[in-house]
Amino acid sequence: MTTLTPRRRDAAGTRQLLLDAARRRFASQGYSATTVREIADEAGVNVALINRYFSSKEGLFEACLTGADDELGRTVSADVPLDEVPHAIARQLAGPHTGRHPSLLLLLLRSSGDERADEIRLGILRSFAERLAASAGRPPDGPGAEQVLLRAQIALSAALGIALLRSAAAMEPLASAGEDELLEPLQDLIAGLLAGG
Amino acid sequence: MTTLTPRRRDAAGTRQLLLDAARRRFASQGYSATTVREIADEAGVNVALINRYFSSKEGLFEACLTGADDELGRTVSADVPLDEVPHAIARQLAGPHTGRHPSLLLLLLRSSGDERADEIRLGILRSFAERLAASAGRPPDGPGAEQVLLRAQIALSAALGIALLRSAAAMEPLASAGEDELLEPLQDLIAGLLAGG
DNA sequence: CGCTGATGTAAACGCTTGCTGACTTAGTAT
DNA sequence: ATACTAAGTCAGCAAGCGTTTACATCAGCG
Repeated sequence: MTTLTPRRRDAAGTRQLLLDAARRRFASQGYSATTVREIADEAGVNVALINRYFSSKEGLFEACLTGADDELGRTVSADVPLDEVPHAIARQLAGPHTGRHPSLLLLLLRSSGDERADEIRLGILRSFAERLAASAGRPPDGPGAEQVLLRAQIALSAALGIALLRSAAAMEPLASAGEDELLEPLQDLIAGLLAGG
Repeated sequence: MTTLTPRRRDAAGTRQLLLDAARRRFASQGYSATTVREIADEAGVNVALINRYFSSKEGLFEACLTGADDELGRTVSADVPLDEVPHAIARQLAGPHTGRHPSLLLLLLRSSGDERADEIRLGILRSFAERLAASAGRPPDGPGAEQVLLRAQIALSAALGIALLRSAAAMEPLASAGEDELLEPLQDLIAGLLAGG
C-alpha cells in the first residue's frame, strides 16, 4: 500500500498550500499588489514552486478562480427558493468560515488584466446572477426577462459591494456585523428588488 | 499685467492634466496596476513632473482622493430627500459625464495600501453613508440609529458594487444600462432597504 | 547498493518599477 | 541683450518584480 504517514514531500499538498495562500492574498490585496514571494512565504514554500506547479503567477490566479468556481457550485445550489437567498448571502458574507476563507466573493472582484482569467471570472459572476434571477421566478425568456436579470445583477452587486466594504474599508458597523445582523436588511433589500415591484 | 494668453508652460494646467489622467487610470485599473509612466503618457506630460508636483505616486493618489472629496461635496448635497436618492445614484453611475469621468465611485474602492490615503478614502465613504442615513430620516442617536446606518452602508455597497460590475466586469445588461433603466430598480432597492421595514 | 524521477532549494537573470539629479528651454524683468 | 527663475526634459539609478537555471535531496525499485 502507499504510505499513510504524511509525506515530507507531497506535491498535491504544497500545491494546495499555495492555492490557499494565493487566494487569501489575491482576495484581500488584489492581483498586482500581491507578489509571488509573499504567497510563497505565507504558504511556507519555495518561490520557484509556483512556476513549477502553475507555470506562472497568472496560472496560479486562474487556478484560484476555477477552484472558487467549484466551491461555489457545491455550496450554492441551483434552485434555492427566493426566501432562502438572503440567508445564503449572509452566510457567504459573515458565516463561520469567514476567518479562514476571506469571502470567496472578494476574489471574483479582483482582475489580473489577463483576458482568459477575466473570462473565467466573468463567467462565474454571470452564472451567479442567472441563478439569482431563476430564484426570482424569472422565465427563461419573455418580455420581463431582461429586467429581472438586471435586478438580479444589482442584487449581486450589493453582495459584492458589502464584501468589499467590509474588507477593503473597515466600515463600521457594517464590517463587524454578524450573519444575523446582516440577514434582516438583506431580506428587505431582496424583497424590494426581486419580489415586490 | 500678467499674461492672458494661454501659457505654453502652465504648471497648474499640467497638474490638472496629471490629476485627470491619474484618476482615470487608478479608477479603472487600481493603484498598483497603474504605472507612473502610463499616467504621464496619457496626460501627455513628462514622467518626472509627477514627482515634482505630487512628490510621489502616493501623493498623486492622495491628491486624486481629496479632489474627489471636493467634487462629491459639491454635487451631492447634504439633505436630499430620500425620494431623490435613487436619482442621484443613477446619475452618478450612468450620467452624461460618465464617459469622461469613469464614475468617481470606483476610485473610492481602490486602495494603495498607504495608511493616510486609506483614511481619506474611508472618511469620504463614511460621510457618504452618513448623509444617506440622514436622508432616511435617521435620528442622530437613539435606539435604531445603528440599524439605519448599517442599512445606509448596505445601500452604498450596492451603488459601489454596481459601479464595479459595470466597469471591472462588463456584465450585461447591467453594464450598458442607462440612467433611466437603473432608476426603477434602485428606487425599489432603496424603498425596501431604507423606507419600508 | 546504484539508478531514476519527483520534489524542493538557492542564486541569479532580465526587466520594469518609482524616483532622482543634472541639464535645457521658455518666459519675464531689469 | 542679459540674467534669473519657473517649467519641462533626459538618462539613469537602486530596488523589486516574475521567472529560470543549475543543483541538492528524497522516495521507490531493481
